[in-house]
Amino acid sequence: MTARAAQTSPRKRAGNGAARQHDADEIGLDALVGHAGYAVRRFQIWIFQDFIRTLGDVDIRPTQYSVLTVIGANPGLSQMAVAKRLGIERARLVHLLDSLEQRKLVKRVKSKEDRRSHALHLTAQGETALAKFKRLAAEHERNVEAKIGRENREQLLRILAGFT
Amino acid sequence: MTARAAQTSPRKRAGNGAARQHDADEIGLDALVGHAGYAVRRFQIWIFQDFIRTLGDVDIRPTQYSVLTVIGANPGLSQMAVAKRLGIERARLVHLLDSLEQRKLVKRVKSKEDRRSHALHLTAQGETALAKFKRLAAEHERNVEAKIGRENREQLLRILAGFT
DNA sequence: GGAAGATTGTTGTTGACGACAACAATTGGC
DNA sequence: GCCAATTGTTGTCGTCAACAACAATCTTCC
Repeated sequence: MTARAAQTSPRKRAGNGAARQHDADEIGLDALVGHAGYAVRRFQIWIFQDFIRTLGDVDIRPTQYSVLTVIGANPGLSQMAVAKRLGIERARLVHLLDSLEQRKLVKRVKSKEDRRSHALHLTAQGETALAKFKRLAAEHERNVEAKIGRENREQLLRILAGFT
Repeated sequence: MTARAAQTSPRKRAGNGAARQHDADEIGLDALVGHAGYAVRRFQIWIFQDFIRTLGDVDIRPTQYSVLTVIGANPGLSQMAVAKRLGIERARLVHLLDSLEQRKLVKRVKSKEDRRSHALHLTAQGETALAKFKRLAAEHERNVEAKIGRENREQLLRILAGFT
């Protein structure tokens, strides 16, 4: 509280040269408050941690989930197409797919039309697994709703719809 | 457009086994739409890239800026206090401060009260530099406003205020 | 038809970042 | 005074974005 009051003149070197104890949660952020990026970053960290925790039993991370979802909804896509759509580097997608293919969730099929590219498909096992992942992801989404409120979550989705 | 229509039954394997060309931006996201985490992640990437670009001339990244800001507003803090306040690992903060100290923006002063800890201060050079960084950060914030709109940015800050 | 340039998947490197574990120095509880 | 906790530091590991280079293949252009 005293710290919060003291910040009315944040530039000055606080007068008391001898250190005063800051009680950890009364440390001012000054200019950081009012920066959208800072709030978004902290929120994104929280939301990813909850996602990873909620899907911990099935060992699926957010990026893996996004890849599986896009392939499931658009079978036959090339790696480039998936990478572009999700904003992932194609170099990075290689490792992601290596992992998912080892786990028999995804298969790379040589494309007949363009022999450079691979057509991506879910395996049968991948289809049923994804269904389970989606149920868990929905549970995670309910956690988000519980954290920030139903109304706020919907406004958030509306505001950021352009980035999806 | 055709792809968007086809997604009304997204589960099915799209009928046409032979690959159909997806025109890159008509690829469906299926369950990803409606996930707050995905939108937030994409937005966070955009916002950080703009921050890094806008402060490219002074070579300051978002995390460095947050550290400088907190130290500037609360001189004399220990490394633990800064790390806790910003949600940074204290191990990570060591490297951040090494870099900032090399650039003569921050100094670590041995604390008299607790000889384990360091009191963190901006150098004179650091103070003037931070003032410049704040001007550039404000410019970045105006870019955010231009991207999502003034109203939406304010709602976003309000919704996520609890995470700062 | 064939050379030149672009695209696709792959491998590798770099650096920022979060998480975790261990350690020495120091502090504080008892 | 002794034992537990804290602080800064070092190190490792894994995720992730950004590049660069490469072989195979496709496309364009002459």
